[in-house]
Amino acid sequence: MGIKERREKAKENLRQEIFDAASELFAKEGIANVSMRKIAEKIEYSPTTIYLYFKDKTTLLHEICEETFVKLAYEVEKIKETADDPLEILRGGMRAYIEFGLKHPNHYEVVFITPLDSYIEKTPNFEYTFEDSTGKVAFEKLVESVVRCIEAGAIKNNDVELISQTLWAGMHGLTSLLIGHKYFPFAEKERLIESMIDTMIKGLQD
Amino acid sequence: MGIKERREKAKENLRQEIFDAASELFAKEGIANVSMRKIAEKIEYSPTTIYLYFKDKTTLLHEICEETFVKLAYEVEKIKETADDPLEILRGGMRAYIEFGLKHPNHYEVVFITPLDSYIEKTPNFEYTFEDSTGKVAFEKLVESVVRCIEAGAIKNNDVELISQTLWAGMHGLTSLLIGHKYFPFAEKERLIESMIDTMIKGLQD
DNA sequence: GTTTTAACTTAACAGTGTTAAGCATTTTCG
DNA sequence: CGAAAATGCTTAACACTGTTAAGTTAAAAC
Repeated sequence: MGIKERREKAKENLRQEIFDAASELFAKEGIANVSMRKIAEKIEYSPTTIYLYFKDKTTLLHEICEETFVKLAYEVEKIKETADDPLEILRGGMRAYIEFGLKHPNHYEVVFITPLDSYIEKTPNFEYTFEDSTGKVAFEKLVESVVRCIEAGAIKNNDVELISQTLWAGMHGLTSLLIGHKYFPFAEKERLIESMIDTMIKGLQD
Repeated sequence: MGIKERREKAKENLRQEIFDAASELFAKEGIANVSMRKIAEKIEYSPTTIYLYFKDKTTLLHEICEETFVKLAYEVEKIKETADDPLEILRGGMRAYIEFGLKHPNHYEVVFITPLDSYIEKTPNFEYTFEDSTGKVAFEKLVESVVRCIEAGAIKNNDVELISQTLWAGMHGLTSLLIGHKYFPFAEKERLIESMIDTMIKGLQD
């Protein structure tokens, strides 16, 4: 049945249109300046139409962010080819993470800065879980890098999860501060990134 | 003129009433569940009355947070008396910071997690600046501790601001992740705090 | 050609922060 | 004392927000 397919495709088209419009608006204006009505206006449909394709605003935003975070996972993966030294790869991955966050501040904000918990508690059927998110894929690549470093004896043989989470917290701390507190008199960005990576890596060596 | 004084006192009383009501509501329910109308209901005045005493919601919330952060500065200061070793004092200060954030998650969220920049850009006359906030006092105590460590040769003699900001980012990263992502399968809290502090301190040694 | 279904819209609900205008009550001053 | 001014608070409204229930229109199915 070709007709049914075409109709489904048309439906997918509108879904994609909504997605793209929201994505662009969101990347440009940030979460605070994106409303369902604005998205609707952009695609010239009524606001309620969006709900025929996306469960709610939060879900739509997270779907948009998922798409972006695929790139992070890709970029972290790509680092592996640039060096042989596992420690250098870990360094590169950390740098890629931080720079990714600074490059996509709005996406980073939604995924990692905005506390999800309050939303989860309110909407029991929220389908988003970290367990099957792209964020987890990226995180697993970090864990992998850590494992390689331990195997090579480059960092201390401690609890892998603990080390990975500590590294993540360090990276996230710098990224989120630089995104959210632009008016704080920070030291130069490049030096801060360098300092954070160096400090953490050195701190994890025997 | 005793009459004028009494009237000013009465006015201060209502201001304090509003402040206390908002403070309690905010600490209990979090920023997402505090509205001007809810505060008004609690003190049994009309919502607009609040605006006679506070410029807007953001200002009110920041004033509340300021009060709380005085305690952080105090607690970090107190650490100095518990040890002689400057490195131990720095450690204690870092621990105090993280635990303070976990103890007052809503306050921490408003001050450090929620990006202020978008608000600042929208309201040009926003009187809050980090420069004269209690947050800065607390931060300066961290810087002080770092200076002491450098003087004692306990950590490397590098740019103090850079080191302090790196430390802050590390502390903030862990604190904000633990506050905002309770559903992430983190390692045990105590171990994570220990790991973060140890890693950073060790990373800053020669 | 009638019925069913799909796609979309209109209207509305319940809430948000915030402001302008109005109403008493109290204080000030002629 | 009585008119004028100022204080303290409220009512009503604006301009938004996310979201849902009900209604409309057009295409597909039988």
